[in-house]
Amino acid sequence: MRLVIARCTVDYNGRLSAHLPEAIRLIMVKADGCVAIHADGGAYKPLNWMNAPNTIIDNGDHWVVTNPKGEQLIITLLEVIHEAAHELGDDPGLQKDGVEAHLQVLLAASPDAIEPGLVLVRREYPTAIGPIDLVCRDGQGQVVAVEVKRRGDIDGVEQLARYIERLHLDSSLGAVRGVFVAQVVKPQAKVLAEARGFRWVEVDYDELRGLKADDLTLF
Amino acid sequence: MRLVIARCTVDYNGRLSAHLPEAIRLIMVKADGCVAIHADGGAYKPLNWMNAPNTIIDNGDHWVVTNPKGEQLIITLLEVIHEAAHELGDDPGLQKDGVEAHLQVLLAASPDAIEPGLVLVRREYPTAIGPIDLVCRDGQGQVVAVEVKRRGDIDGVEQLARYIERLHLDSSLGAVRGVFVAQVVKPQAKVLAEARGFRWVEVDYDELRGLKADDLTLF
DNA sequence: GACTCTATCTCGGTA
DNA sequence: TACCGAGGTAGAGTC
Repeated sequence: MRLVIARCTVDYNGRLSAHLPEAIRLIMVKADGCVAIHADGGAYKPLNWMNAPNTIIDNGDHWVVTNPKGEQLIITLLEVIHEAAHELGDDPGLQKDGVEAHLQVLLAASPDAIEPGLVLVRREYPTAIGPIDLVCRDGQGQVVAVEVKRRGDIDGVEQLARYIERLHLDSSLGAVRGVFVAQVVKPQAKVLAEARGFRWVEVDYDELRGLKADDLTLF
Repeated sequence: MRLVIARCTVDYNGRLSAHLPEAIRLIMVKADGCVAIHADGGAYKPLNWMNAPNTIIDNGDHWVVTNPKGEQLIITLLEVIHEAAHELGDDPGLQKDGVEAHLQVLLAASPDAIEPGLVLVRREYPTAIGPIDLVCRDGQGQVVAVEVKRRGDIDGVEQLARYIERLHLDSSLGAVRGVFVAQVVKPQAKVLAEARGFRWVEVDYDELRGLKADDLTLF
């Protein structure tokens, strides 16, 4: 990894055009060749960047970074303030816990949390347009398709609508009901879900984890 | 900005839990207090991070970064290889050109470019499921809903369909027509647009910019 | 390789 | 402030 702190200007020409006026910034070049220009604030996203693979031509006072699509990043160095290069080696990578997949597993284990009396038929129920998160039956024996999201946006409701449409087309399942489940359901998504005739449910991740622990101690 | 290259482990507990095993990484602390942990590859996204605002407690061999929501990032330093700190100052910021917002503004100024005789009623026309990019009237006085995209994908057509559905529901606008506008409309999007009864139009950004310049010189 | 969907998305705009 | 949509989305998984 090469780190350069320099007064510079930067121009990008590719999917759009962008220009950075003169200022002091960090230029980070990683071992895979990707380049990122960071200011001294503004979360982790760089002001400008170029992902690997690309070719970097160092002309001394300016670098030209070009990728295979022909997009270009031109960094003009006006004053180099600090420079360092280090071999970091491979990274073992990040281990995560608590993303949507986990929520789905927890709900499959405790469908009661979605609505009382619900019984799981199948998780990742396959259809021609992709798997449905959960397919269940309610107390009356009606089939219920469940779409699970960490954040309940309008897109998720559309996804559920497509699945339901699919189930209506080619199934002997009878009438199918849709339920949209998320930790937070956005107002627009609520409106659309109701317009489509779907229930929406907000669930708490920590509570669910607790429910599952209870289940485990019960049996 | 403070840059530390160190052999370290990192634990995050917040919206999810995550752990980074021991390895050499770059730790970047910006002036606004945000922290990012970078490996020597993998584009610009850090392995782990914590956005400002937060408090950083430096206990020598480990740092504890806490934000107001109670999320925590714990960085355990096993060996510091390089350290540097620099004042970068404020950044004048990125100037972009060619994004969807520009396209929408240009089309609002020259709705004729969408189809002759079109007159703007309102940009960002509000509905319960989100704002419609442009609402116009054509030569016959019929209301026309316009969805503008930089890249015309199938999602955009569905978005337009939702808006039209909405306008039909709760409007005294009469029959509403839909037009899908983008710099490039993908074949699938063309098919879906036609199936839904919408026109689709491809517009040229540079040409539009020219049109607007003409308008400005005309008056 | 193309497609799909998630994301500690980030970021800007607006009500 | 909360909410909403765009993004040079990036990145991971699947077909």
